[in-house]
Amino acid sequence: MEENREITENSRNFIEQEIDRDLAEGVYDHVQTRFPPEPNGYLHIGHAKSILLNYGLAQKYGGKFNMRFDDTNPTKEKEEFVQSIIEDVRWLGADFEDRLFFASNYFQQMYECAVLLIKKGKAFVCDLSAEEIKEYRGDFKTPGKESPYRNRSVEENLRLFEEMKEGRYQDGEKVLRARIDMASPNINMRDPVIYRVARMSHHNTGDTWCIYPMYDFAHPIEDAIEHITHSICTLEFEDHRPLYDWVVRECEFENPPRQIEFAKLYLTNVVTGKRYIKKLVEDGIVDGWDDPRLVSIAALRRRGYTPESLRKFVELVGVAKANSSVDYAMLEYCIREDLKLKKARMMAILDPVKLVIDNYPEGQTEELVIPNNLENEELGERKVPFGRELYIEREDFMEEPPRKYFRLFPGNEVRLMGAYFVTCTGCEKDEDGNITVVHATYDPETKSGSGFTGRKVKGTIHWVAVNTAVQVECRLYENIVDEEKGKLNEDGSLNLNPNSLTVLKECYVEPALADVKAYDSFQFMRNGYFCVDSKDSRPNRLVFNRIVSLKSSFKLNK
RNA sequence: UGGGCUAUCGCCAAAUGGUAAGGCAACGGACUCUGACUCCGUCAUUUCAAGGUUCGAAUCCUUGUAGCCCAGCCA
Repeated sequence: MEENREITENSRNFIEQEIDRDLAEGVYDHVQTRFPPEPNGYLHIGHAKSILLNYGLAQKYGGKFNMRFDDTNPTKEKEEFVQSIIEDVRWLGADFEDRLFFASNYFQQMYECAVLLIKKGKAFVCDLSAEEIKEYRGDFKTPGKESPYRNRSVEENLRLFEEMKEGRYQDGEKVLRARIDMASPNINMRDPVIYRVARMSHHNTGDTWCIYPMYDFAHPIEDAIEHITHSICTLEFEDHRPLYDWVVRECEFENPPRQIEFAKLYLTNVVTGKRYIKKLVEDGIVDGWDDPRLVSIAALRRRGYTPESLRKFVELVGVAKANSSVDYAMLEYCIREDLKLKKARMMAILDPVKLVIDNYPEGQTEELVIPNNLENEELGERKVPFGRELYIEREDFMEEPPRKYFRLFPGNEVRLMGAYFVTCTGCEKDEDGNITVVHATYDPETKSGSGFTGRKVKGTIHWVAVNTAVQVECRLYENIVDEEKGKLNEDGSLNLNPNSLTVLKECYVEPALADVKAYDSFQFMRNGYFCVDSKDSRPNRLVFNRIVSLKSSFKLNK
């Protein structure tokens, strides 16, 4: 936390510098931001950047942060998405209090703005078809041609626009256009369409309207109505800024908002972008919008990412205008960082092999007390049953160890975490040569906490007692896109990783984990961070999703 | 192709004419009841390139180069 504060105090990102200047020059006397998604899909990690950026700025400057749905196109929007978006924004901790708005609630004001523009001779009703408008628009090197309807009288425009509103025309028959400059080098300024007819029911306004404003016209008005000061959006809208400014000026708003653009977040190894996530969902390649292999907010939550970890991530990533792609490892670092002092470190065996302690009395059991997290005493301790037969990780025993292998091999002594020193005496194998049981003897004097200092061991391994172990199913997730950059192929297809999901059925965990809550997360020694999956949990069969592996500097394959 | 924007370590990213922060990753080493964590150390004589201005340039000027965005009645 401290180092973060240093970063934010010592240097300001470019948006903060702009705001500082606006405040210093008296352009604004407050700061008001907003997050304005269109409800046409689930939010992903990229949106988290925008949400937290806008919310953070409001916080930092003692201003307000609004939640607003930019629902001006009834053909694409659904109520389902409204709910999921609200849930995700709240979960992230971006508090919009009671300021939940819908652009569709401003339709009347937008209509009045359009009428004002018509009266000022700044807008006209155009009868050209979509194709014709496209033709007349020209292209990058050719200036556009003016529409033959461009010089209709104010009275005629007013009458026609009123008729559009009354539903006298079919979709596409007429549009309202801003009257700006068909020769502008900025194509957005070539008499853009600002209202279209769409005889369709809207998720919020129902059948009240059959004309709907376009983004370029609606957005600045929405911002102005809410007294937004800084309208923060992504880079692709830079070319729209002149139009944004034109709209707020011509509609005569006082203290108009100002648009500032920043670079979107891209992450290596994953697909961001609603379009592609949507395709994965629709093609059934993933289970849904919250499939843990995705980076939607819902997926990250289900996988065990905390709001704190995402806030930290966004803060570390920073804000700039250069397109960039952040290393996925940074995201993983943030969740490790958040969880390591906050969550218990438990024992789980993902790939079990039996360890029998031959000199431990048959039938005897005992309860050992083990601290939940050595670095954080507040997390307390728990009781873990111990016995003669244990499960240990298959990779923690090798009959013929490589150099520098500190774990179990014949003749070697290791510590069982929280329990005793054991010395390996050998193993049993089946007819195929697979190891079925490992044998060892223990030294009662070496019990954990007894203060024994007679000798030291190089290795410590984790274990679970056979007779009290709880069987669980573990799912190990890789990113859905392979390491090949997380980018699309040239033909637009995705580099899917066929091993993105591994399901381990025979895993064992400590009994303490039998009654964990949904979405709770844990550190499993040497097995990384796991989260309980609420979706698939059933009374006698827990499902754990792996969040991220621990770093390990010892590679068995070397 | 006209317009807009961007370029600083493998990846993010500061530096606002005064002599290249920080984080991630990586690599050494110490510590360790897990090889994790923690701790210590290493990691840009150079900022896309080439010229120029200046006592001094990542920052200013010139000319290039590369990448991204724009020709929806999507947002």
